[in-house]
Amino acid sequence: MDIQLKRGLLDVCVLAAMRSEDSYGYKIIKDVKPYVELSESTLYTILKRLENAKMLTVRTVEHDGRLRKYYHITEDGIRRIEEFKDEWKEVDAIYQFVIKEGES
Amino acid sequence: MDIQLKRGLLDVCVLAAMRSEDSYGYKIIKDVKPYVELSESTLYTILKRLENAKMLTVRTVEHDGRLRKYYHITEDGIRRIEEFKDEWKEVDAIYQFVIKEGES
DNA sequence: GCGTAATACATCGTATCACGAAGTATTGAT
DNA sequence: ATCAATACTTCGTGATACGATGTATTACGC
Repeated sequence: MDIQLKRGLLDVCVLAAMRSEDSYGYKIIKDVKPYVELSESTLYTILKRLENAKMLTVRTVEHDGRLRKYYHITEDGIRRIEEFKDEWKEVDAIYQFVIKEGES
Repeated sequence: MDIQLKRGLLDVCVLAAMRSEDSYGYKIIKDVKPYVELSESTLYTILKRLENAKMLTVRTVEHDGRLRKYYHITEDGIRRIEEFKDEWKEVDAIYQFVIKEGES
């Protein structure tokens, strides 16, 4: 899938993946994999960005003798998802324009 | 609208705008405006990129004593629009994931 | 006649961002 | 013992949207 199309989807995908319960890096990648391919370096960049934007909080937990970072979505993060749903109306309008104008 | 979401839409929008008939910079901006806001600097960057990718050809025409560049979509450009339609199935699946996981 | 908006195209610099590459460290199966 | 899987981190790079700025002409109101 085109890299450019993924942008704008990734952040909100990651947020959605931790919406119902807190999650951690490796799990997020696996959960999202059926929909978008997401490399580790990309994910950790996104998580850092979302943390700076206060859309999630981090908690380090020891799990089987190894440290694991759990990510928890904040109110701002939830609001971001809601905003995204609204923005999607505009995106869909653009899509309609493309398929209408771009008829074969 | 979020910049990131626009990426991947813009190129194909510009191509769609010249699908039914050849167009030029200023007209493309006006035609696309109801759907996406597009600055001149961005458009000319996109047109240059699409030209390099052989998705369009350029023709300079004198119009009211002033030069005007007409852009014509190529076979490759049309193919790009068709590809986009296919990719949209994946994009929609991602959207479904976000609204399902991100339920209030 | 003069200013201003609209038309039309072009260039430069910057900030954002996805990703590959490479690294560290542990657990568990072959 | 070796290798895959789990788990997180850092660095550098290329792509790219956009604001700022510039050039030049036409058209309209005052």
